[in-house]
Amino acid sequence: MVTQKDVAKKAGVSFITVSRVVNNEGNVKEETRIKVENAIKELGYFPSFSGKALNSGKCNTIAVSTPINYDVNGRAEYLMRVLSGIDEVAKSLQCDVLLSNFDEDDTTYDYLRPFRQRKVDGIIYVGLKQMPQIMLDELKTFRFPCVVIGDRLTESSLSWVDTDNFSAGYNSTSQLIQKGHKDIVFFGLDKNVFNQNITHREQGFLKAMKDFLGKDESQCKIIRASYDFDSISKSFEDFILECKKNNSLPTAIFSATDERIPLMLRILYNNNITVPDEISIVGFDGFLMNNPFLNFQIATNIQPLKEMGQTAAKILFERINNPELEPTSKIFTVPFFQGDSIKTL
Amino acid sequence: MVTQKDVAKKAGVSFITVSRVVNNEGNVKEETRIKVENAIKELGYFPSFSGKALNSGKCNTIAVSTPINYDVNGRAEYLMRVLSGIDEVAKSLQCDVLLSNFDEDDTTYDYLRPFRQRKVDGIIYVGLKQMPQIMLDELKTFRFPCVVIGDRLTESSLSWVDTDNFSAGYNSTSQLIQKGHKDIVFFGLDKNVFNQNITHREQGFLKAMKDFLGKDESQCKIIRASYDFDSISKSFEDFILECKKNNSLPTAIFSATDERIPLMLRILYNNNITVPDEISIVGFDGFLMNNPFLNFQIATNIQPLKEMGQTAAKILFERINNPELEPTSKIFTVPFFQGDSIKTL
DNA sequence: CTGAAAGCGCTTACAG
DNA sequence: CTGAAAGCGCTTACAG
Repeated sequence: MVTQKDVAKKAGVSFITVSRVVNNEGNVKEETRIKVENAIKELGYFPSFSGKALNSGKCNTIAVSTPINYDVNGRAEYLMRVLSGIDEVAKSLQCDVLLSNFDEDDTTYDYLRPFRQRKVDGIIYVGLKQMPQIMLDELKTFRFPCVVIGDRLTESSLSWVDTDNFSAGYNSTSQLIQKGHKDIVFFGLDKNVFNQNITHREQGFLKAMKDFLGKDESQCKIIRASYDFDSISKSFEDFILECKKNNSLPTAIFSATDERIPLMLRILYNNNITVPDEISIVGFDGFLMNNPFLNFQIATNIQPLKEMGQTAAKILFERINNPELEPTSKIFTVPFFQGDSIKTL
Repeated sequence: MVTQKDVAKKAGVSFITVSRVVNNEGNVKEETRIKVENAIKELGYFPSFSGKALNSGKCNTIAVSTPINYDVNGRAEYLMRVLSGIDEVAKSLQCDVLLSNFDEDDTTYDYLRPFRQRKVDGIIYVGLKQMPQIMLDELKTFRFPCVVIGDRLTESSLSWVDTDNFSAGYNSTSQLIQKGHKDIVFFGLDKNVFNQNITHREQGFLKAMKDFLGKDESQCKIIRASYDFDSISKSFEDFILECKKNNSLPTAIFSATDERIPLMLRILYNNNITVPDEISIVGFDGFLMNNPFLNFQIATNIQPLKEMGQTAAKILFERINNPELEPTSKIFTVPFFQGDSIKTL
């Protein structure tokens, strides 16, 4: 490996001067600089990162720590979009990204390990559920540079970036109501699979139903399913069958996530129910945009994932460069996308 | 930051003994070991990576270097699956993965930068097209530890992992022929968008047509399109229209990639052509498996992406641990998946 | 079984 | 404008 010493020898200067040239420090005679630069080129010298990291305490790398499985389609897509935003900012600051994946069910996993090892200057956590309390406490106590994406932390002692799920839920529902819909069903998550974001969407839905239609929670129909195919399929099929039996099909369905809409469409199709003529649909996430299998666009709420990644990275780097900085947070508005799946009644 | 010195002080030993305990070196009195371990726990000591890296020359990190855009769906999926295999192996060896993305059109980009900086011990390159010759030359000359995925290099001086596209193309075509198909069209790539893998699939197709049906290249129908929506759409639509005019619909189509099949299905549907009754379809990649929008499975060739990632990582780590090792390569068989999209004539 | 010395590649004061 | 010294956190011989 070529070191500053080798370059120094070749250029006939001390290695300190080489360091000066490499770091563009100035205070180097033009002639000397050229000599050194030539030696660097000839020898193909590249500054070693660990030497520098050791005495600067900075490693110009951040970790994206996530339990999101690379193999699962919808999830991986979420991660990749966030990552593309993070990567863009990191690159602009000449930083690298360590992608650190772990099994959420592994309770012994140390989320902060890469930081503890000083392999990274800070961490962006992209989770499905909340980080364990013990980690949150530690982050807080030791003021580790960390930004959480997609999980609004109640503690103001940590930085996070999230979307305004409540308003988006409220807004989507009022859009439906404005178009004449009154009989709207929310397709939410099973009570035992807690997800704060989806809960907020549901709360937004309920609030709009109350505000605009005067309906209490007890008067609102909510169906529920877990994340898996079978659960979604069973839950929605049962619901549709019941509706047909009672001749009580709602005019619109607000699905808590886009992920389950393909299945819903299949079930509706099998039951000869047309979208949006007989039933309108609104989703959430923006994962079905321009899907080649659809010849119309599903109305949805498009999460600004790339922007969230960018912002999280910016917050993190500011914090890294200024350890005194207090934690900050940012809530993103989720733009509503009209699509072709809502009928005006 | 807590260092070995701090631990040593607390435990009343020298920092060298601490190093011994941390690295499980043995030659430490049980009593001393316990004292040190307690001090480590109390202080929350974690070995710093850069100190270790500096004198071992190893950093326990590998880079996955790729021009694949995180935002583009089919591509990102390919990357993620490969990555999941790489990650699994890296994790088992207590290594981290640096995900290094770059713009393929940026000719000044230095693919090997993370390695030159000694930020990683080696690189796995996951590309769309071949690495620039200048990089290949450099890898060869300096014997950098690097494994290329998805690009069969002619130079035996580099390690790579690839799939046997020719055999898979040959095999798929013969499956069609065995089922009674004679009039088979290959939907390949525009001549100006060279992609070695897809070319091999096409060559496999041609060979099977020759071997089993005695058809020369000139007697085989091949349609072509680029990667983009418009090109695929126009090319396939024109073809179908022409077939209808001449009443010459083939009995089967072999699409070079699964990525374009959704569009093909849409166009066939619009033209009232049913799959597989009127036309059979075979794809390539395995990206449409269990797609919620399809109520049948498309026959395809499933690239073993995860396994490829695993193997690439294994090859890389072996090479890192033994620099004398000669480059190796592995060609994966692409299993054929029957699906429901082929009619027996 | 334990510790003092030297060094990995680099930078940060300090001296000249 | 340039260099000798000290040190970042660690490990690898070597001595005892």
